[in-house]
Amino acid sequence: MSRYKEILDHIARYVELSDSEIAEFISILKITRVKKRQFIIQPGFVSEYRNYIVKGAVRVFYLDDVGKEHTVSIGVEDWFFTDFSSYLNRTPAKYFAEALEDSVIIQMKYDDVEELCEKIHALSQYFRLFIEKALSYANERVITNISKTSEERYWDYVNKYPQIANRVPQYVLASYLGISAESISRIRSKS
Amino acid sequence: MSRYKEILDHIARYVELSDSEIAEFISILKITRVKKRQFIIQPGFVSEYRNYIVKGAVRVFYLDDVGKEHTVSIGVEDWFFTDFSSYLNRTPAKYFAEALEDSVIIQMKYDDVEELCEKIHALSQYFRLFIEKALSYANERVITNISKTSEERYWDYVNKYPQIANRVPQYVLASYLGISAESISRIRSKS
DNA sequence: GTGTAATCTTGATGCATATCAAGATTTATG
DNA sequence: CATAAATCTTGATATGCATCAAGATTACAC
Repeated sequence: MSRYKEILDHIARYVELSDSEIAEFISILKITRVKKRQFIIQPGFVSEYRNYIVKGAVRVFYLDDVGKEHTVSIGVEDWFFTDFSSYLNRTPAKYFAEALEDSVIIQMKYDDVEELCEKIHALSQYFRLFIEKALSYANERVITNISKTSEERYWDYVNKYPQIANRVPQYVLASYLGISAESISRIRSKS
Repeated sequence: MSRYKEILDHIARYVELSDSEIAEFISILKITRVKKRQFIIQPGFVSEYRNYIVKGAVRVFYLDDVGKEHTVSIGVEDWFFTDFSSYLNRTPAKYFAEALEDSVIIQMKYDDVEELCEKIHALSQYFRLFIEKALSYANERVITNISKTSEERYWDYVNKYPQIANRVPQYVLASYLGISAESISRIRSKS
């Protein structure tokens, strides 16, 4: 069974591709299945792919020098993830990407994406439009992190993404929000 | 005197535009001069433009409910700024953009940019490539904010952007880094 | 199902950094 | 250059949240 439908539907929300463009695009895609707890990106290795989540959940995280995890992103269906800096500059990754569930992802290589974006205007547009949104989210997150208390950040997230909050372990959410796992537990017990 | 050279040079670092494309692009640009402390974006008004800084420095900041400022971005020459969420969705801005120096900016309207990106493949590519970088920076910043101490964040910034650190008031840098102005002062006095 | 690993909880303690306050210094302006 | 405005400094105090520790659940594998 093909799993391209999801990503093609996603693209169709932004731009229209012709049948031949779709065929070309599909030709650069690679479907990969990963088991829960499996790493898709690891520090030291170049993050070769832009990864689209068809099914499942993946988190990208950074392991600091004292061994603490800091979650960069939590992605579920229809999200892209990669170590962007590694992917764009072909330098060794600094982050891990770990499957939080058994997942199906679609992978596309940097060179293939760039080549196709050169060729297919609509595809370039798709990535641009999607990434502009992602940037807008990233900005919001920065502000939330520096302007709100732990408790506010926690409840804001739970209200905004209730399905995700239920789906991922609490310590992952904690490390995404920049709160200790213990504090999250205390925040929850208050309500 | 024309101030288009800067932005055209910037674009040329990413893609190549033909003379007619350049002409078309220039036709949607508007040069604006702003005085120090002047607001370019204000909450409640839609941020109509994508703004490119030709000369000067601009910060985007959020004023929270207790009257504290939180700086979203500090931009100097060759940076874009806007309230992205407002600009993309044509909703009232939540942020201020304030000139930190007398500045020259180039403004382009959302509709004009989108229309031209539809038409000119290379221009769409330019924005995509540039924004991918911005997203990668934004991710780094999130991680830095949640994984490092105030002191580390301060010195990291000063080492990474020494010119900017010298150019903007310390309380702006403080609110960008999520540190109180007093703490920044103490951090500096230690060295 | 039983055992082991993963995750979450609860309490005690400490510290980094915010806040408040007030003065010093630097920068702008007529 | 004089005055005001803006910015930065320094000290005293308070507190939110991390950290450490250890036990309680829940999930998972054989």
